[in-house]
Amino acid sequence: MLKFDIKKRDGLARVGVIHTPHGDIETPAFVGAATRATVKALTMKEMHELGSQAILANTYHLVLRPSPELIEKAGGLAKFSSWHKPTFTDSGGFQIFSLPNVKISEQGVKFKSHIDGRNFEMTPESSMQAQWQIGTDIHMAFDHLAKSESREDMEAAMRRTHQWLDRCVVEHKRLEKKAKTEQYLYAVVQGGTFNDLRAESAEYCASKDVDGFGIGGVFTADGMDEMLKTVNSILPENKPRHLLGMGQEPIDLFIGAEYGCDTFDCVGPTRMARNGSLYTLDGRINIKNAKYTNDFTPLMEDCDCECCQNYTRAYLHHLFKTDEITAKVLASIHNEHFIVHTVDKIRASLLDSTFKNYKVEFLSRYYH
RNA sequence: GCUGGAAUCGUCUAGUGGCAAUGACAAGAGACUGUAAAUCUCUCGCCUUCGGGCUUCGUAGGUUCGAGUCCUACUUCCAGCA
Repeated sequence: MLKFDIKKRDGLARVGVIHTPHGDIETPAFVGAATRATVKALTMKEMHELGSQAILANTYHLVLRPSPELIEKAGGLAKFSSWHKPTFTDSGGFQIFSLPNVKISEQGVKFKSHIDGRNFEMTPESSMQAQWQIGTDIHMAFDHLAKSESREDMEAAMRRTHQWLDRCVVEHKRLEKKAKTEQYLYAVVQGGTFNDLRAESAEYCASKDVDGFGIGGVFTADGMDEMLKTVNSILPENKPRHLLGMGQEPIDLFIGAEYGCDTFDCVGPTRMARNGSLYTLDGRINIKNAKYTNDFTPLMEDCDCECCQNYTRAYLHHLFKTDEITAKVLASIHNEHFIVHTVDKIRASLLDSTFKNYKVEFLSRYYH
């Protein structure tokens, strides 16, 4: 069983430590999105230095390339990628369901590789097997994503996710018995925007022998707080909860932490960075805008990342306008640092009971 | 000096009688949430009450209902020959 210690509680919010074979994660924490076993534009050393505690890779992408077998041969994701800290994998469900022409059945999902059209099939069992081979510390159950936001589709997706969860648990246990390493399984809560479905899903997941929970299919919207309140009031307190895919907008992190989520992952920070949209305490700015041509101030005051400590907005603007690779590197360092540290500060503020103030202060300035 | 060829939006470029005029780049702005995303979208002669109006394809004339496109002269550039 994955060890999770809670140090402090404040309503549904909690500060804790997830103990994994590759080290501890102080929570709440932002987990970097390393979809293809790399955080785009960044080296693992840079990720480490900017303060990242964990990364999340994607089973779908790694099944296509280079294959779970190869990563297993390399000694697992941590060794393969030289990230010697905790690792997560997403099951691949989310990606597969976003592909065209997927054939979904009780058994699993048939799809074509977006790279070369090869036929693949992924089932709850094969996702578990792949994640064990990839060798991450924490695996997500293979879930089913609704094809629309309608109640009918959401409910169908949730039921399928629950059926598949049972199979994921069985397969996980089977693989666990013959494994040399310890790896853990999170169930995934579905239910869309319907709180009764969310409650049902949370209850179902809570009843299973899993190590933690992913909360999937969440979008920023009014009602996210209510939804999380519903779900996290039901999920057992002593197991960690991961809010899947959320973290591009700081408000999501505040709400997520406030209502009991422990970890987050999101492609937003690095994608925004590559596209020139950079976080500051006063909101995101587009560094490519002409007004930064002569701005010789740091991207953000009071930021101790490598980018802000050494370079100006004018320089970043120049790197982006000339399409230099370094533009994306420095921007990614900053954005990833910004989000990681925002969550770090949320954790610190929960510990010293200043969360409410920090939240109001941060959000009122950020969203001016 | 002679003989050819060429001059089109910031740049390169399409266009051989119906054209505010092609494409790319540049420029300006926007989007992005479990990454088919170093991607995508919009604007890009001037004005507009969004119907349209006005002025444009080296310069000046001409032919034609109509000219970026045809003719003449001039200017500049390129190539070849002197």
